[in-house]
Amino acid sequence: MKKAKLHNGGNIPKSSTGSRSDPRLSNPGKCVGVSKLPEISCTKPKIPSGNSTTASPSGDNFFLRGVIISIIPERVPKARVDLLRKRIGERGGGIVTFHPQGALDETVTHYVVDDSVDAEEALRVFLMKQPDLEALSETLSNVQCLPCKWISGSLMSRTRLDEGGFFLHRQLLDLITRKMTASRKLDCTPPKSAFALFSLAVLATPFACTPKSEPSSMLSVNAGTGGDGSGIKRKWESIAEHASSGYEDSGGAESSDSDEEDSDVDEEFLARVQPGHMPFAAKFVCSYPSSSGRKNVNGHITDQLEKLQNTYKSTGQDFRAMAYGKAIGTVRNAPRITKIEDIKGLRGIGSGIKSKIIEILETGACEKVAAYCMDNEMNKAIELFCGIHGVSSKTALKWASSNLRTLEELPEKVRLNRVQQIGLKHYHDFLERIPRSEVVEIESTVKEAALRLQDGLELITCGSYRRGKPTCGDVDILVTHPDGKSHRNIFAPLLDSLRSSGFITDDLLVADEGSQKKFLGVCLLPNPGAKHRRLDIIVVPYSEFGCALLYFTGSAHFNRSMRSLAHKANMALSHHSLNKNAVRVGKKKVSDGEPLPGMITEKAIFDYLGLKYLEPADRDH
DNA sequence: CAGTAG
DNA sequence: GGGCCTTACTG
DNA sequence: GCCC
Repeated sequence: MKKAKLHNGGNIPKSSTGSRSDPRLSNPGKCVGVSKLPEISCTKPKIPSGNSTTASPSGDNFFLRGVIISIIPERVPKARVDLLRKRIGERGGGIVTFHPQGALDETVTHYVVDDSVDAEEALRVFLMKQPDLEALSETLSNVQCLPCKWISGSLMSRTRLDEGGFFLHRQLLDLITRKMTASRKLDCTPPKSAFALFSLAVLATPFACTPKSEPSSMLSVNAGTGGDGSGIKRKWESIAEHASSGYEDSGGAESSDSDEEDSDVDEEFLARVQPGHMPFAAKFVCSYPSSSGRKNVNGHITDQLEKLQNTYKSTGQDFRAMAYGKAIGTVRNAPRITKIEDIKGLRGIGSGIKSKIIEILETGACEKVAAYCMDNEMNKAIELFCGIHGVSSKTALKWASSNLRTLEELPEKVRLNRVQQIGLKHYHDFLERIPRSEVVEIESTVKEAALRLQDGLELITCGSYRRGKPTCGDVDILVTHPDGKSHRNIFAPLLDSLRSSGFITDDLLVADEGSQKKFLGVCLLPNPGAKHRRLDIIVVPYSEFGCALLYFTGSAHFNRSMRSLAHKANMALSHHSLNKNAVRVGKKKVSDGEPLPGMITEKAIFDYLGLKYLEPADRDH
């Protein structure tokens, strides 16, 4: 048996290099990963006249060379425009003034609009200059239309940020395509494109920031039941439901009225809508419910794939293992697969896994499994060692390579760190699943001790328990206090209390600094024959409750998906916060962005990302 | 920094 | 050809 | 191994 949890351990980060900047725009200055946010000096610059050049992270002070920018001044404060013009010039870029009327300037390579401008509004502006959609489409396909944060981020990082990371341009082109399609066939309803979904989902986004109005209704969140949320029915809600239902690739199956004029939509409302979320929602598992509860009718297939996944994981091929994980999730979620057509269009299944599935369908087995997941001594030892908490592929391989084969010989022949010693001590207990009934007992024990210390504390058991699984690998208990401060002084006393009663038997990790405090350790119920169980206790400030709850409820795969989605929308999601205006270059973060206030319920986060709320049980991907 | 974890 | 989630601890 |  292996650890069920997905993690990304041992992946050596690839050195992040260049950009995928538009090849049409000649740009000799390469985008280079920026390791640190360079401070932007106000007194700085002036163009160095040939002699000494100040160093920059990119090694190129003129990273905007070849770029001709036109700032569309609508909504951008004049002072800001002037400042940007100056800075752009200092970095080798050209600037042309944007005149609302008159033809489009053909020398322009980049149009920059205010961050709050969405595709609709940008289109309106462009249409004033070029009323012909077809011609406009042609023109815009040769340039970039980007939010202001692209240029400010570029200037800040002294690197030309990858245009591909900003979606406005794609949305704009998509919008134009839609309009063209719509005007061509006036008589029928437009097809439901990915972008149509996007519009709907975005409109459905209340963009809450209505936190204070949220009473402690969320406190009804409780073990097992899950589901917070304001319960306020909005007129968009039904639309949103419509928009993000079912599988991906269901596009075209049904039509919607997405294309109707939204002139009745409040401008200010639109302005709050962040461009850039949902066109890709279908590609993320967090946008639709898992098949929780339903039986996996493709077990014969997932069994084989899981063997490969495990082997890849224990040999350190984590990304490959992860790819199998995604495919397994898709197959498990799908209706019974009996023929090739059944896997057509399923996400995460490419040529490699597809051929294996076909083989399983035809022969009932997969050669690769027999050949690669060999039951030899080495593999068995690696698998055995990977079962130790604190040991993963690297260490397991190292030990197995030096001819170690059993748990017993480990303490004498290798140096175990503290965590591994505890992991070894409870090796067999930790591999046992925990029945829900026992999770409840553990929860009660912790809850009782906590409430003795402080009234009004909220304790919620997350993890697979909250997702409704019949058994759990560990117990994750999240602790907070609605008054925003009474969570502060309970962490250490709570642990002391639980230790002194003999409930907590080991500490794997105690982190008492930072806004969130966490204990990862081991507990034991005072029952005959009780097993040692993995227990995590996390204390968080109320302001971070939503993000923490979301995170510790998982699943791991679901979390990754949601974070990817946020990332694509120029946001950043962590167990602390959902940030907007997060700027990244490749995988590197240039700016954290700003945490959004009010994300104290899970629903607020789903809403802000334009996703339909999913119950914990539906996040079991 | 690599390794492991949530 | 590169990203594939993100933050945090240990040694 | 998948996807862009």
